[in-house]
Amino acid sequence: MSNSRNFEEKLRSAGLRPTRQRLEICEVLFDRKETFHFTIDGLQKILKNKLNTKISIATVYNTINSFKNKGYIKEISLNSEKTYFDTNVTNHHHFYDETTSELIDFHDSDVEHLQLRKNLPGKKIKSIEVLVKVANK
Amino acid sequence: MSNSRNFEEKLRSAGLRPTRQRLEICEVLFDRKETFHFTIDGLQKILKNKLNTKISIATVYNTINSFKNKGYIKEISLNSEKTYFDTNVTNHHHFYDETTSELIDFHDSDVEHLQLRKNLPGKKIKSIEVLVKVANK
DNA sequence: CAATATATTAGAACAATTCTAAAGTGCTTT
DNA sequence: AAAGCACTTTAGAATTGTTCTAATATATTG
Repeated sequence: MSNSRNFEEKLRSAGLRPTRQRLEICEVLFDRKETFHFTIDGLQKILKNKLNTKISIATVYNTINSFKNKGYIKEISLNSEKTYFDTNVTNHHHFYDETTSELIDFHDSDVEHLQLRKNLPGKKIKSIEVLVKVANK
Repeated sequence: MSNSRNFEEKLRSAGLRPTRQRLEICEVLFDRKETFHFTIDGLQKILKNKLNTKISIATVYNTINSFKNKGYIKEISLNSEKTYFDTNVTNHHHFYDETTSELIDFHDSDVEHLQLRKNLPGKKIKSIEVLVKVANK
C-alpha cells in the first residue's frame, strides 16, 4: 500500500525504524482526513480493536513521545487527568467541551488578530494557545 | 488579628469550618498583595516552613479542592506533571516559562480584541484562556 | 545468514491524587 | 462547661497515569 510506504519514509526521516507496531500507530494517527485528538489509553483501545492483539502500553507511550519530539504530533495544554494529543501541528486552538470531554479545533483565523501587548525581555515566544471551555447550555 | 477574622468569615461563608489548618492555608494563599501561583506540593512545603510541623497532604488537597469548588482559587489550564492553581480568579491569562517552570499573569487588556468568530450551537462559553509558552532566547 | 543495534514487552517503579477509617476538633444544646 | 454530633484531620492504602528495567525479539547492515 502506498500509505504504509509513506509511513515507513516518515518514520525513517525521523530516525525511527518502521516496526509493525509503529506502522499500526501511524495508520491510526495519520491515515485520516481530519485532525485527530487522542489520549494514550484511547489510542491503545483503538489499536486493540484494530489488531485483536495488544501493543504494550510502554510502546504506545514511547512511540507517541518520539512523535511528539519529532514534531509529528503535539500535546494540548489542557489540565485534565489524562494528556491529550493532536495530530494537527499547525497553529490552532481548541474548544474543550466540559460536558462531553471532547476537543474541537478552531483556526487561528477564527480569533480576531490575537496580539499581545506585553512581552518578556530575554524570552522568546514558543507558542500561543487559546483554550475555550464550553458546556451544555 | 483582623486577617484571621476575615479568613474565618471567608471559610464560613463557603460552608467550611475555620480550622487551624484551613486558616494557615488561607494565610499563605490570601494574605498577600500579588497573585499567587502554586502547586500542591509547593504549598505544602511553604506550610511546613511556616509551621514547623506538617499539615497532611490529604488535608491540603481537600482544602484546595474545596476552595476551587467555591471559586476562591482556580486551576490553570496547563499541561504539566503537576497541577497549578492561581489565587487570581479574575479573567486573565498566563505566560508559562518553560525554562524556569514559572507562571506570569497577563491581563485581558493585554490581548488585543480577543474575539471568537466561531461558536458552538447549544453550548455556552465558560472561560477563554490564553497560554503563551516562552523560553530563554 | 550472522552480528549488532534498536524495539518491544511484561511487570516493577514512581509520582500525583484520592480514598478509607480511626482519632481529633469545633459547634450546638444543655 | 460538659455531652453529643457532625465535620475534619491524619497516616497510610489504593488508584491512575506515566516511566523505567532488563530480558526477549526484530530490523538492519555487512
